[in-house]
Amino acid sequence: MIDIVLTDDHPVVRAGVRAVVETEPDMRVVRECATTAELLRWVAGGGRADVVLLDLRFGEAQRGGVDATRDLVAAGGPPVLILTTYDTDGDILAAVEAGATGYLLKDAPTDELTAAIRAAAAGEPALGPTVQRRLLTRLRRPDTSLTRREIDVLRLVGEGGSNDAIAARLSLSRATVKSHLAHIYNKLGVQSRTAALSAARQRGIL
Amino acid sequence: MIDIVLTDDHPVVRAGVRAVVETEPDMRVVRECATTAELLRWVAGGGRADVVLLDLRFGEAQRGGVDATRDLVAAGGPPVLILTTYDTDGDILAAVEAGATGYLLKDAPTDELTAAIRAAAAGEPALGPTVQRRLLTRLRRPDTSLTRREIDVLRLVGEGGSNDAIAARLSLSRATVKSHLAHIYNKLGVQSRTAALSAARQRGIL
DNA sequence: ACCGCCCTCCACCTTTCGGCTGATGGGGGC
DNA sequence: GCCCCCATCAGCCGAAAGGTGGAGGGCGGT
Repeated sequence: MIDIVLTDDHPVVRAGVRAVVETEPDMRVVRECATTAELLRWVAGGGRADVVLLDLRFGEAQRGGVDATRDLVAAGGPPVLILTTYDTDGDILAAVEAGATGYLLKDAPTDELTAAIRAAAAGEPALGPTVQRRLLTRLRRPDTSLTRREIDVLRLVGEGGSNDAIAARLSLSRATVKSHLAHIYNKLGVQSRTAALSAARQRGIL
Repeated sequence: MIDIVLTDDHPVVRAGVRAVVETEPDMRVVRECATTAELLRWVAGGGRADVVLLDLRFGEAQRGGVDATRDLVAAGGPPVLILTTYDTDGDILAAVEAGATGYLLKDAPTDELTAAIRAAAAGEPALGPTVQRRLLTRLRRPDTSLTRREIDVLRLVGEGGSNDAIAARLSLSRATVKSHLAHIYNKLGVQSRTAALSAARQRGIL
């Protein structure tokens, strides 16, 4: 019997996963949590399970699921299977780097979900088809990656800052900001800040 | 008995809503659809229901739910209750303008969902609390709204186009594009195209 | 008929941005 | 030890964008 902890801030999704799981004879939901804090408390309090089903974003908290995953893995908890609607490169990579065993999108058919749960419970990786495709295309084009500093700059560009403003915010000279931007333009194959933003968003950076 | 048609591309969400609905004695799901096309075919083929539960976005199609709502309302179909994860001004307004009877977020508790279904089935408006708050704040600040043309321009700015490129794409003179942008900056209280993009995204335009 | 809003366009000027060609120092790999 | 990448900075130039101050036509409301 596979014991599952279900953590999602959407009651409807929790009910859905529970309904799907209950049609399988070899798995059951032993606990539902609406927040990552509740999940972590439950685990810390001695809760045991074979797999944690976890959403990535909770309300306004964009990285709640990633942080919780890191905590669970660090504490030697059960394998984590991410179940979310977001399929950008950044989300997927962040989850995998945090130690997630699997990554599934909410639009996956139910048999894919149960298969992923069985795989995750056995400690095997369980990546949805869409997720696998994204990872592969990223591997085929590794030059898209920006350095930490470049991402810092690009993020501030996305908030509407001028080169001067960005320089001030990062305690740099304007020349350095321009230099970073020039590198960004080169890597993304564009020639303006707005085009860079567009390209970066399209590729899941930011 | 309230007959419900359930339209969502997420199998898990469909299972969840079905599970919630089946705990209520006075309502039932008479049909599940994974796409708006399937829903429209079913209705055109004589399918009858008291309320349509509809997601807004289907896969890559951003406005699938809005278009379907328009079609259903135009055809005199059953009231439409939007059930979605997206809570930006633009999404909500588009749905309401298309004729949706209600708008609920997927993170709503289950009793809110059943209450909204009953209201929608009776033809009464059914807006979730978060949605109501958004509409009120928008009413308090109506000056945030951009004209059609301004949104056209801003969208192309978001794709990284220069003023010249935008002018060419919209068959305008560069002066007109600059004029639209000047108005946009004024309305949003910014002074650069990237800052305008940032502000527009934050307020759910685009 | 008038007013207001939207869309279109023009000219002039200042600021900013992007392209180019550099330079320096630190860290990691071979 | 050497080389490459990253991060930092500089100056110069042309192009683009933003600010100002207009103008005219269309359309809807009062």
